[in-house]
Amino acid sequence: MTVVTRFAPSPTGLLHIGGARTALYNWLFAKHHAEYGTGGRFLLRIEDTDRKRHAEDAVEAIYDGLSWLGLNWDGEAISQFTRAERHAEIARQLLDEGKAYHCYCTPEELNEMREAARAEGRKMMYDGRWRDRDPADAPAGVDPVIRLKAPQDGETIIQDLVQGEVKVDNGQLDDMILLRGDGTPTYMLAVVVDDHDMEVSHVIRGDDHLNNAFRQTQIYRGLGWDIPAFAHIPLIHGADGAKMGKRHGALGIDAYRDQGFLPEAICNYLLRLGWSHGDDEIISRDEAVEWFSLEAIGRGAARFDADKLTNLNGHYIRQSEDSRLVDLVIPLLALSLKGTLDEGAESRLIKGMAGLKERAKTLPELAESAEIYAMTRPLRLNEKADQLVQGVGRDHLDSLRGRLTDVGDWNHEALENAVRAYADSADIKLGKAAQPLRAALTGRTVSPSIFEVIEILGRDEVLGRLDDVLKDL
RNA sequence: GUCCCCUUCGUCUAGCGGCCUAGGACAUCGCCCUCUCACGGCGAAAACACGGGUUCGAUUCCCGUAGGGGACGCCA
Repeated sequence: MTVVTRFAPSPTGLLHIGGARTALYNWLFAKHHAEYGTGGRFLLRIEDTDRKRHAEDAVEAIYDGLSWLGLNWDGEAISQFTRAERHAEIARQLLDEGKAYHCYCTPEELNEMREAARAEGRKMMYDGRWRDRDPADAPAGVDPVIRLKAPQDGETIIQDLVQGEVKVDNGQLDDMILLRGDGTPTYMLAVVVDDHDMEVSHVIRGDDHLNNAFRQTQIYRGLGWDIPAFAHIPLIHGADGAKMGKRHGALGIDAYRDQGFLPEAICNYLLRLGWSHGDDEIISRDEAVEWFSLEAIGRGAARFDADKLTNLNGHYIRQSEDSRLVDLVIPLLALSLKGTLDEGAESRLIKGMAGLKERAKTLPELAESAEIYAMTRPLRLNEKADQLVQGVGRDHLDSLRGRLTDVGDWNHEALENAVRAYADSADIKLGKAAQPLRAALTGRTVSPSIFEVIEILGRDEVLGRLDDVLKDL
């Protein structure tokens, strides 16, 4: 039997971090079974039953976010809204079979029921007043809703692949609305019908849906359909332990992209947030597909930890192809340098990326450090760098300029030897010579190996930058 | 309020009755490497929420308590 999973976001906002993890787990589970089992498919369904809450750009954000993360879905994304007629048909079928009924309650009546329940400290639910009432009593001018005639005794049990066996007293569940007064389906009906029609075998979603699983189970039973396997994964909380709400870093996935995180870092982080494979931390996409299983998902909610994500991001940056990083960094440089990239910038970036990426944890950080290869002369030195080229620093630079001019083979070994020779002759530590050089050539006190920088910058640029500084003083 | 779920270092977690003087990772703090900063290496500090059981033996199983979270819409 082939495994079919689905990611079913509602297009109300953006694809946030929790949704991304849910999508990732669904994708991995399907892929795992496609490659190591008897087949697997990952589907995408937009839950836009309520047109009021449908936003086209939100749908685009979901597509973009999933694509960026590399979570491709099989076939076309399905819009739940387009299936409304099918949903209504099922509701009517249930009605005909006597498993559902018309309810003519007004919103006001429902509100009273809720208030009363609250006052008595009971769970707020519909009292079933139209369940067995004669349809002839129907008031005129009220469009009835269709409610499920849910079982009133016994209990409903679900076997959750993450949470284990979970049961609830049927007395705790009321007769839910299947079809609204205007004939449109509710979420509860739509998910069941769609999951069934799409042949979804495993429903993997946030455990805020755990309670819904009971009600959906009742609908499946009423219809006589097979119930899919459920796997309710714990929610992700903010760093302060509170729910990841709009106020708590529930940023869209695009915000993480803008902050300079790589998709593979985010996926690796999200994978480990709530799932584990022994002590493994760095897990490639292929390993994830091979190892992923529902049993290894933790049951407690996890807090989002930006530090760990950042650390992982640094790892993936170091591992990235230099050319990819150059492509990612150039637009950022164009922005920070206001469009004035030095003409040799790109080729220097390619040569220098290996040394640069070793030191960055995010793309903006990488771009900032890469400025040293893209800036046009004369450089503006920051405060600390400026201090280094004053006084004795300046004297060393003066001498160093001559030493560098004499270097024949312009490569970092030869350059380092020249500077070391100078330091020896001046009886100073290498750092006393290297730091002023770094300051003058990069405008800052931190950079990759200064000899590597000198080599990449090239003789003309180096002597030019040195002269800029020496002339200024 | 009612129902459901959860509970190992600050954080993510390993652990599926004895291998645990509880392991790893991030973060923190030392030291080393060193032209700066990173990387890397070595080391330190840091946890089984509490109380009862079950058992020869509980971090692991059961029951309470406390704490946290979620759900209670003609939203999804």
